[in-house]
Amino acid sequence: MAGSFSAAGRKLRRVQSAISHAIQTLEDTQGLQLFDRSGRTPRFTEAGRVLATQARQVLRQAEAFERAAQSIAAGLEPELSIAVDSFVPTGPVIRGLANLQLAFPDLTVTLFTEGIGAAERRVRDGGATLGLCALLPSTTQDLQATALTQVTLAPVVAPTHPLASETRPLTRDILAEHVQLILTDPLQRPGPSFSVVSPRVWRFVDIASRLEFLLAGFGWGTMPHHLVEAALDSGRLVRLMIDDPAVLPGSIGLFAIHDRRRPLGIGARWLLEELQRQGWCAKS
Amino acid sequence: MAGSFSAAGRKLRRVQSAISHAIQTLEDTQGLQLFDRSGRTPRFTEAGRVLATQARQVLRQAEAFERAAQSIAAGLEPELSIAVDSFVPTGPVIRGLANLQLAFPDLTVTLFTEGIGAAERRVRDGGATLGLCALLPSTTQDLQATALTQVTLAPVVAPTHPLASETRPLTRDILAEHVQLILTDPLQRPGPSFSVVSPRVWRFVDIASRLEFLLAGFGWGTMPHHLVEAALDSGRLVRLMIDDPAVLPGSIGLFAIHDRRRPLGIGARWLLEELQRQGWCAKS
DNA sequence: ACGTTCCATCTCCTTTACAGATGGTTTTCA
DNA sequence: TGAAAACCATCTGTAAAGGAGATGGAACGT
Repeated sequence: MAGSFSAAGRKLRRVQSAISHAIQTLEDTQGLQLFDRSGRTPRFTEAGRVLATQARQVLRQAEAFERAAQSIAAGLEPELSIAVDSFVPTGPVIRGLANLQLAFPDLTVTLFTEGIGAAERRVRDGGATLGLCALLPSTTQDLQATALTQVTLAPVVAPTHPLASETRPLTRDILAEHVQLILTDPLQRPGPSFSVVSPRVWRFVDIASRLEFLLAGFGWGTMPHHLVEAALDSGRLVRLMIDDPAVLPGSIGLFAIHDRRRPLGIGARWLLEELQRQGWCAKS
Repeated sequence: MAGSFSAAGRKLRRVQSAISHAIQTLEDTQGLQLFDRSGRTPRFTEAGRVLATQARQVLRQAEAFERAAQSIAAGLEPELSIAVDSFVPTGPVIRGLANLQLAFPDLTVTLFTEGIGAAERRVRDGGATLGLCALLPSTTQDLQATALTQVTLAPVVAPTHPLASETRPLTRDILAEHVQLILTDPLQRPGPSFSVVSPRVWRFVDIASRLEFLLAGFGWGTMPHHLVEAALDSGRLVRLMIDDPAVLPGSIGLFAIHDRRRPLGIGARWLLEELQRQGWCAKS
């Protein structure tokens, strides 16, 4: 590394005997020859070379610990836990988190991605600091919400489904004749949900499996546009033309929420601004 | 962790004051409150909880260091470096290495995968302990070779190539009319190589790019059968029927080689047996 | 109310880490 | 070839750190 024990001592501001002695005790405790001392200047043995890189790994970890401690002491929140509802576009979130790690490499980030409604619940019960979700009309006072973007919704159905070849204008009554596939909060009491039109609904927690059922033609439902764009382009799904916003809203707001009683830390505020900077122009 | 400082002390066979003092000095040096001492028993602060997991990471690394040192002290070679020629089937190698890591988790393994001839060269100059390669007839005394399997060779050509529609029996003379794509050792003097038939050869170091050129119909060449099986099945390549083994050998032996002067370590011997246990029945 | 369990703090002792000095060996250079 | 320089091992003494043990006060359970 430094070429000689003496040079190492100069580098570390220690006398040569300290280096020599430290290495000897290390060799003794591990029962290994780490240096070949036959020459003028000690040379790594193979074991020494391999273990030195291992030791450097330990040091790197220890330094990471110190940096994290210093960052926390300097005011950074120790941990930032984020809950994301599953239909939030992942692209901007991933980019935002990547930039967050660049800006705060010592910040421990925890991420929950779960079904609909879970993000809000986690923020409410303190399990997560920041939530990214669509806001149901249950807005209460203890949650602070910041608008991020609008997700355009597309009512879709498989081309094999009767609704795809329906010629009449799609009124609420016609839609009600068919099974509607909806997202549901598993913990919420199954009651009259938002924008539920059909009396016969199939409930899904996972948006991906709902998409599977839509593709298979089991019913109709509204999907975030960015998730079905490819399927629409390739014809595996067709869009239902519903003009009446009273039946189905054309878009839904995406918000970052957090508990008002617990002010956001430095990292959380930075991420919030970063997420607003992100272009949320859909795509993945 | 243990519920209280006293309990932690009992677990670590230390008196309670030692624990208490150690944690206090840690808190002082980092300038952080790690425990909330307001209650009867100290409770982690958020910073303490996060930093504790970080500290456990450091400990895991340190334990890995100790285990590696002990393994070496017990006789395991400090490092096992393996050089593999690029056309050796990767499947059995990957399986063998995975099992090696299970059997010897503390063994540092280094892998080189390079063009033809590189494995033998690395073993020769000491850069690698073990080499997996086909043996050219340059077998010398200082290399010990262990047979692993035979790789069947398939002379192939793109279906668009004139040779694909050749009706005459494929003699050496007919083959010689076309460009032959061969693998070559970049450091070897370009001389009369093994099983080179055509006077016009295109030389490749990388077997993957040679396959590209074969698929594009630039010439003919012999490929390991397992690498072109899919292309043959789908008709993107056709096999040339050459019966004369004097023109082209039907298969080539695959060997593990090492330097006789440096006896193999425990891990290397284990891997060698493991590789012989592997079914080398091609596929990937 | 009393015993138990917990923590913080103090003192004392052992171990460890390091500095400084010494002697021996190899390399370098005149 | 011979002196200077650089290197290492080893010894001794000292400062710092780590841990043991004792003590006192607070919280908890019975």
